[in-house]
Amino acid sequence: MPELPEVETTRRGLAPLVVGKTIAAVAVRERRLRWPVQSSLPDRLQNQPVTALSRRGKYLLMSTTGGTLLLHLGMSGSLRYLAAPTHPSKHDHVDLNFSSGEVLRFNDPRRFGSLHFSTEPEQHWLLKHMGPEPLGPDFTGEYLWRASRRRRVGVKQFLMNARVVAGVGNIYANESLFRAGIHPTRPAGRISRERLDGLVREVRAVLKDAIRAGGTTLKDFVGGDGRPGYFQLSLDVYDRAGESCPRCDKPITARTIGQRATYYCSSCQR
DNA sequence: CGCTGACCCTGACGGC
DNA sequence: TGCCGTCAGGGTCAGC
Repeated sequence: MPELPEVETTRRGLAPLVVGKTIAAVAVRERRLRWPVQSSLPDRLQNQPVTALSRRGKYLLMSTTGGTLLLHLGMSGSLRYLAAPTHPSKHDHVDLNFSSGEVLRFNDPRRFGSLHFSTEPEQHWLLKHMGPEPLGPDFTGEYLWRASRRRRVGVKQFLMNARVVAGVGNIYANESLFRAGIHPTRPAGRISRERLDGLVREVRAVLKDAIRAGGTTLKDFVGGDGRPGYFQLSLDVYDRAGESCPRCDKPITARTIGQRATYYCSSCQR
């Protein structure tokens, strides 16, 4: 569900609500997430004031005076901010209880999400080898060109590798390759510098467009403010198998590449 | 080292 | 209506 624009939407919605508040207690009802939740995590966060809410790739980083909570939403995770605590329902795995009485609740049916505590988040094993931020200054055509030489893997899988660039997920990999006119299975190392410049431009543009639209709501994504995104209305190829290409009118192709649903126009993308 | 496929888990949906 | 197979936006890891 959540890719970078959805995580960023969540971050922007929640930041004004949690920064400056103090975590009174953490309730972990289900430890079996993507990685088992450290049993020390509640103690490490208890009584800590939240100083910032930031993002690295698809990870949310909640900074406190005593350390940082790394939170990943996985495929089905979501955060809801409750002014008044309600009885937790199914898949409500973790609550951050603030001293103000408000609650930040983590719900995740598939349990692919995760929570970690770290005093040095940038050095944490989950973040340490992560590539540049796609919206940051280090993600350039020059960088992508250097990183891709001699790589035979298809450019879509290459783009979705977090070591190459952080947080480009399936929807936006499909969309940016369409916009750039590049076929998803083309070997990454056999794309010209000029075309990689274009790809970088389109990755950035599609992510920015999606953030501006409040993310993509395919099923049930809502941001920190509880509102859905509407970027799904702007998707050119994702989930549009058989529909006509917005540029050439030929039908959109759907196939599985590397276990992920892939959509493209075989005429416009080469 | 690079790449492929298996795997983690629940829920929704379509076909019969 | 119910059962069953398939698929889903995440990521890591073993093994070749």
